[in-house]
Amino acid sequence: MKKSLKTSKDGYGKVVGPLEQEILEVLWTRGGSSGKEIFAEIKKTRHLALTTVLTVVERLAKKGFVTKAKGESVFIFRPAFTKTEFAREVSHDVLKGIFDISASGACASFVDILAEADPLELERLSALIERKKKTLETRKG
Amino acid sequence: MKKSLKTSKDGYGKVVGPLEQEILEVLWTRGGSSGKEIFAEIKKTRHLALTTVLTVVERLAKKGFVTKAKGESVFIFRPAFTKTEFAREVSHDVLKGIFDISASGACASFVDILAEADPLELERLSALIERKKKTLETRKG
DNA sequence: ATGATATTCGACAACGCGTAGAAAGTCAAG
DNA sequence: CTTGACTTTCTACGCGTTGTCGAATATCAT
Repeated sequence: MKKSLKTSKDGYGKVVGPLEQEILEVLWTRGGSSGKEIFAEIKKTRHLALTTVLTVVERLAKKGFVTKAKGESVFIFRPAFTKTEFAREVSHDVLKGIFDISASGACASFVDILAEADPLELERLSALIERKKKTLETRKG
Repeated sequence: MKKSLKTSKDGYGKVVGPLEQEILEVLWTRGGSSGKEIFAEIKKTRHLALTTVLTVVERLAKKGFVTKAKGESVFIFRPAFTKTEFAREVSHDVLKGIFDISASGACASFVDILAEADPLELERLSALIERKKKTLETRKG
């Protein structure tokens, strides 16, 4: 039984808000979509006004997370980053902060979570590390 | 040249604010300290009112990040977690969020940053992974 | 020109964090 | 017991972010 820190921003809230993430998710699965389409998708699970969704999408666009381009008749929003890119970029910021606190703590946690979430990824991670080590050696000369 | 996401919460802001982190840092290095002592330490680099520091320490206590106990004559604040524990716990939350978005993206990023921040940790990470893999096998039976 | 539809604007609430003065509490010295 | 220094708590404001929309405006086919 481990007491755990409540970090106020729970789970997602670290980088983008819940609704923002939901919308990104929609965009990642549906690809380019009009505001109304996004809204329709969101509506399946939440009761929100169209404008609410629109506003958030707009903000996402302003932040550069999604692009906005005139389609045939309406604006189409598209993710500016793939899901993987996004996670990558976002991780970068977040992890940097954590590393500043303690690299070893972060490592321990990372492995734990990875093992928990997707053990197979452990293999891939090993590979990544090996490759990275080689890169470093090479670069160092 | 890589465009990067601006996540508004920069670096630290993910989990604790800058001042909060500074205070935690003080506590980690000094160990148990009175409000005034913390203030004195902070004052070396920033001009803040005593009450400002006090307020934040108090909030940290309320969040459970530090403990507050009556000393001889004044209250003494102590970190509720070691720096490593803290990073570990915090990472857990944050990483979980990121993993939900994309495990592979997070992995890639993780290795990158680790290599950048502290290449030697790569070795340790390898070791951690190996150990974890063993644990999993064992547990699986 | 008109009505339907799409888009933008402006607002408000709630929260978290930094900031700090005012108020209240504590306690030893007179 | 009162006073004054020092400690601790309270209350509050400003700012930024996110969720939440309604109202106003723009657009466009009929």
